[in-house]
Amino acid sequence: MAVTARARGSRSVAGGLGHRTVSAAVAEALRQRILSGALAPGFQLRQDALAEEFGISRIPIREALLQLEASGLVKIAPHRGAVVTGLSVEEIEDVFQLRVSLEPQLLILSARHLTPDDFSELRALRDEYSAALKVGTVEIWGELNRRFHLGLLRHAGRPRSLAIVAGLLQDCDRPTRLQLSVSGDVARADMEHTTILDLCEAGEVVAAANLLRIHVEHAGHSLVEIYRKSAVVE
Amino acid sequence: MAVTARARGSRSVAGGLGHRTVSAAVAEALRQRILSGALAPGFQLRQDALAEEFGISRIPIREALLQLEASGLVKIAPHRGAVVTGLSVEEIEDVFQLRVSLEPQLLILSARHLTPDDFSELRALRDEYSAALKVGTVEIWGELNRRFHLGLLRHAGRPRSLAIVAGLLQDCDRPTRLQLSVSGDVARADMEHTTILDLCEAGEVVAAANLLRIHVEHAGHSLVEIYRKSAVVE
DNA sequence: CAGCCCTCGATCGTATACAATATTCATCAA
DNA sequence: TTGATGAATATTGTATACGATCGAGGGCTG
Repeated sequence: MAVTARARGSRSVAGGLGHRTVSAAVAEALRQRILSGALAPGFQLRQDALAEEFGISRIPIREALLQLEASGLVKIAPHRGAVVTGLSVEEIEDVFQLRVSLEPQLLILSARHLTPDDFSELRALRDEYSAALKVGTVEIWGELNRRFHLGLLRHAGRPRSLAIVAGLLQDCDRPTRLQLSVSGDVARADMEHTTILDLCEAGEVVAAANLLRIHVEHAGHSLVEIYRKSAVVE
Repeated sequence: MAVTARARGSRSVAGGLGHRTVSAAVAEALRQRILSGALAPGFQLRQDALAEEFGISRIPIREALLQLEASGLVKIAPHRGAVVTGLSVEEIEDVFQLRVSLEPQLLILSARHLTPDDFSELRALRDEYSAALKVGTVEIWGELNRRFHLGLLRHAGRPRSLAIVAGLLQDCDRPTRLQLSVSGDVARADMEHTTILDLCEAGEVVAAANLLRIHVEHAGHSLVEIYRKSAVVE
């Protein structure tokens, strides 16, 4: 029962990054595992096992799980532990419908305030993203897509709305990975991102917002289609 | 949460609230204090003091604070403790703008599926609400208003959207109390609630949604006006 | 006198230990 | 065989104890 940090555990979580507390570091590590698919929906997260693996006690594990529950990544039942959550088809449709309702509106507010620096950063993101797609490294696609969309809306001046959209994008992440690896919409998404950027830079904010709406609508429809066909596990 | 257990055996002073865990009970207690205004924005929540007051250790206090941070009621800074959050004018405008964007859309989806039981429940809520307003017991108004609006949208079949709206309504709660006790919009809100119900029951869903939009818009504008005039503390 | 550093107290974060609850599985009766 | 029942085990929830970090205030240095 001694500490026995194995090779993994010895990689001190606390020293890993600019994280100020162990619980925050654990939360981040688990978040990445869930978003990357390493922890599938339905998986039971046992506190003891995680504590031993990270080489720490259960207290920061518990607090990390609470933070993850706040993000909707796990569901905690009293005395029954935490389980990785998954989205039903209805919830996925809902999430995309919300994005369709919110993102174009925010883009109209934000587009005019995008600076040249913003544009170069967004183009860099798009390049990195399309490069990742060509190589097939789908793992980081969700993160890049999220940062791209949030970057577009950065200057909308609506903090609460942005927080909500950030959550929606995170929840799109896992299912969307599935869509990209299956369907052939990769080139389309890439081109749409480029066009949206061009329209914003040209001041055509309404056109950009419309394209963004179509972009999200298409992704949602395509993803739901795939889910329906692949007889997703419940 | 839907917890129905009774706190048996447990002799702890804090356990007497009918929650399954102490941390959940503390979270609920603190939530009510914050929403009722007993804990003003900016107030520092010290773990030791809360633990002593509830007669428990700091562990469940910490977990309760994490749950409150998830709801956005407090902000936790590492090694610096938790502080009750307040909404800036921009955030209030954002919250109401979001409600304007979401609630009418959801009402259109939900209205046709409202059952006679739903209507009687909603009318009861409205009666209770207007009665509370006449007596001046503003404390429970936020809760009643929240349940009324959520009840209207109950059958939209959009779980994520409803969760978001629930959060928005909660954040409207504290500021709205201010509005009601200051302005004379009480009768107007009551009448609008009634008319919305009538329109839904008559099948005039589009008209109901429009009125709901105006209802929320008015509440938002009125509240922002008050905040601007009263030189709110930052 | 101003500014930096260091010590100290207060508060928070985490580890260990114990209590409470859920789940499992063997047992037994119909 | 099947279903219920109750002890044994596994897992979570909470208390206590210890270590780490932040902020304030005093002394030293220029």
